[in-house]
Amino acid sequence: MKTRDRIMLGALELFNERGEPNVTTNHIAAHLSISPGNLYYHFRNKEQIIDAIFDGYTSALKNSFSPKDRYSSEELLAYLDAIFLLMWRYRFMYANLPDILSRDEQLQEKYLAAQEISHRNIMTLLESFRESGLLSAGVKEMQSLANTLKLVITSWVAFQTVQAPGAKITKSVVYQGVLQVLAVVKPFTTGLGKQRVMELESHYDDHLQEDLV
Amino acid sequence: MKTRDRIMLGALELFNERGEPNVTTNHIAAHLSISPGNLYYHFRNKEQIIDAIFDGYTSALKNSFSPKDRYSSEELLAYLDAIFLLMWRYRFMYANLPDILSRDEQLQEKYLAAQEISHRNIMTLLESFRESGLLSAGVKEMQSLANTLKLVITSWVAFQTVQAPGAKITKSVVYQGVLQVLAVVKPFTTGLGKQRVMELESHYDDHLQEDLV
Amino acid sequence: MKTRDRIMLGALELFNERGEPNVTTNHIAAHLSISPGNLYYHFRNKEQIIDAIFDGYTSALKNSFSPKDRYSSEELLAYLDAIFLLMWRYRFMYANLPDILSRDEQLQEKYLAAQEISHRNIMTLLESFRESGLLSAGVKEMQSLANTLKLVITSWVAFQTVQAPGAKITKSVVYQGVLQVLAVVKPFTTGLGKQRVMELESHYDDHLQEDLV
Amino acid sequence: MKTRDRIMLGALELFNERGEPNVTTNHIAAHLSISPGNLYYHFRNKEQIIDAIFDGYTSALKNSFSPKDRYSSEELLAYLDAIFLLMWRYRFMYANLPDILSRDEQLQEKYLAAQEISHRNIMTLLESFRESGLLSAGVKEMQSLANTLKLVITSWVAFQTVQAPGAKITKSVVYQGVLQVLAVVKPFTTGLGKQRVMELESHYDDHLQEDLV
DNA sequence: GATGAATGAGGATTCATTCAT
DNA sequence: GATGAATGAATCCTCATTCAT
Repeated sequence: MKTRDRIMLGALELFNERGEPNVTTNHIAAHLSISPGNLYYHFRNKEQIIDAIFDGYTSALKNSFSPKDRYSSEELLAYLDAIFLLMWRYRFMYANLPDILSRDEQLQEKYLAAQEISHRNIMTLLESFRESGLLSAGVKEMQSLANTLKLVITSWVAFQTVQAPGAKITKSVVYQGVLQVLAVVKPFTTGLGKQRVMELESHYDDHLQEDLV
Repeated sequence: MKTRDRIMLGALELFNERGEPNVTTNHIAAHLSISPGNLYYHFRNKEQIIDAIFDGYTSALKNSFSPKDRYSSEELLAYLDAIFLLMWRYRFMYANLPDILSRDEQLQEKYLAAQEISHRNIMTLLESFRESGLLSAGVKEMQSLANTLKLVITSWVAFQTVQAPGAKITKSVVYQGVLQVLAVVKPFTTGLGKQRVMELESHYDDHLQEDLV
Repeated sequence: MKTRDRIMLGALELFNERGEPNVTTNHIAAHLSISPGNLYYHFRNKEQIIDAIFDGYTSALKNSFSPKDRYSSEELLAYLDAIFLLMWRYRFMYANLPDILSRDEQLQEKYLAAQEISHRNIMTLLESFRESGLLSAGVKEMQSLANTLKLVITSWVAFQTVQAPGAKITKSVVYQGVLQVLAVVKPFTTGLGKQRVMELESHYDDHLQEDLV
Repeated sequence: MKTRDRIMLGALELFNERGEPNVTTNHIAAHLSISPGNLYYHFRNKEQIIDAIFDGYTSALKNSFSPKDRYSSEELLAYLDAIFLLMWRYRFMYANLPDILSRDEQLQEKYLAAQEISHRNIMTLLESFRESGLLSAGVKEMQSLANTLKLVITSWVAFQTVQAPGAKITKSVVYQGVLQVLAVVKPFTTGLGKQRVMELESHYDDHLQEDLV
């Protein structure tokens, strides 16, 4: 693997583990057994490392989450899993978002762009559900449902981190997040939709014990 | 005002404005035109200042938000306002929660205790709504509704801060938060409840332009 | 007791316990439950407190240790005890002497004057021993014997403190100091003197177990 | 010279000159015209600098002072010189020993280990003297002689520093220390030993005027 | 005599970043 | 590409001392 990529990965790892403010550039270098000078050869500064990590997040968002027209139950399941796993992989960001963004105007803009994408993705998805007769809601309701979903998705991991201090977060926590999302959507589902939701729910209930690798 | 209180207020002000990690004890002292020594005369360290501020938050939570049995529309309105204003006054915390808590074990515990209170308050409130026939939901639904509400309430301010970077947050943002809460509750309301919600909604829609003092 | 005296005693206590550099004027005040302002009402500064304590030491040296012409075994015993107890009571000084004196010229002079007294006392004592036929030594030998004794006496307590870190110093340590002094003197004793020394030695050997109050 | 070594030497110099408590890490850095950051690049903290200096002292003790079986007068002379010069080079330690050790548990242990070495060295030396018929003393006498010697050697420099305040310490002071040691040993010498001692004494008497480089 | 809030210079230490090699 | 020594501003905090009451 290229040094540049190793730095991004190592930094991400440490940021998630200890929180970005507690990870110095020297920590990162030491963690990878490279020199600080080398780190700064590949990145102008710490900000840029975070920026690059964020780009990884954004492109994952773009590539893996552009919603399709139609989802089988299995696909939907995988989709929801993937979203929460994404949040989990970049959880350090959501632990400090206002602070990180306030330091870096460029990132702030990137973040807003990413938000747009997320919002569109969610809306498209909801729309497609409505069209397939799974969901029944007015325009305004759809909007605020989308907002609530964004809130739940982005806050879930940080929120959980804070609830159970030292505890290693397990897959079960991520799954609970999915269940929370389902619970938010449920009141707006049609009979058919409700069935689909319940299928998903029972699936996750079954896997609530598993640990996160 | 006592110096100790001035420190707490000044610190809160700066924390909210610039983010806790960007505010040094010397900044606080300078902001109040007192010496750093004086600041440390009243507080052992920065942690203790945050702790004291948090205690203010907790006691507000305890004193002003123990829910009553029955609410008139006006009361409910005031109640929701007050909650979001509380979040707004202590928004610095929610901007960095995982980081702040990880540094201070004692605070972590206090936080969990405060969470308990919040959760109980919300549950009591929802329960009373159900009993007055405003809400209709099963036990599990009530639980996850409560969770969503907690999430929306605690994340809203931070979330909004991040959406609109430099922009001063206005009362309208807080009001939008209330509307978001109402939207989350709405699907679970009875006909009577739905009416109440719509009254509230129209009230907030009217005030959405106002600025925050 | 007068506040001024309480301060001196409290300070002495803390100095001995924790070492002078680790005791702040606020510690002393808190220890006595008085205000720092009050402490500074009675003493211009920390230096002056040390000075005053030192005066206590000097006057003890002057009053209780001006040697008499003739000593019974019991008296000699009491005398030696008293000297080492004096060292013990003011042990904080000897733990940091060069540093303490370098900060305070006036004290430095007082110290030299006290040294003079000690030296004279020791010489007078040795002289009287020689005259009573207990000791046999030339002038030069007496001088260097006196020097060695001063060294042993003043260094003993500090030296022991350092040997056994946390250990509370007991009377036995002080007694060992006396035995060390006797061992230094012994080679210069006459037959008669040797007998006296051995009497004293056996006395201290018997009490080596006791603890210091 | 390596920066790390320059720091150790510069610190040693300043510690000896002004006393360890009066020398800040910034003083040391300024004295060497390096940045404080650089100093902390090489040492984690002030304690570690002292530790490293102490290691130098210990290794000198180990390497240069393991006693041989037999000493010519010249060798003995050089040996005694060297010991006092060692004390002189690390005199800052003995000026504050209890305080320095109480702050640093690890150093305390190192110190006790070093003490052991010193004690063994002295005992071996005395033993060899006895075997060559220079010394005549019983087991108990040897023990307390060794103790007195340790006391005299370790206290001498500090003791002298305190006697003559501002005065630069000269070689003569160190030589007087050697003479003091000789005076302590003398009463236990045989005729042959006494001769050896007197040779040494006259040697040092001749050099008492010289200044220390 | 006594209080206790207030001062401010100074201390140890950190860390993003640079730069000669 | 890489090293690692070096920088220096900034951080949190201490403590002898002062002063209004």
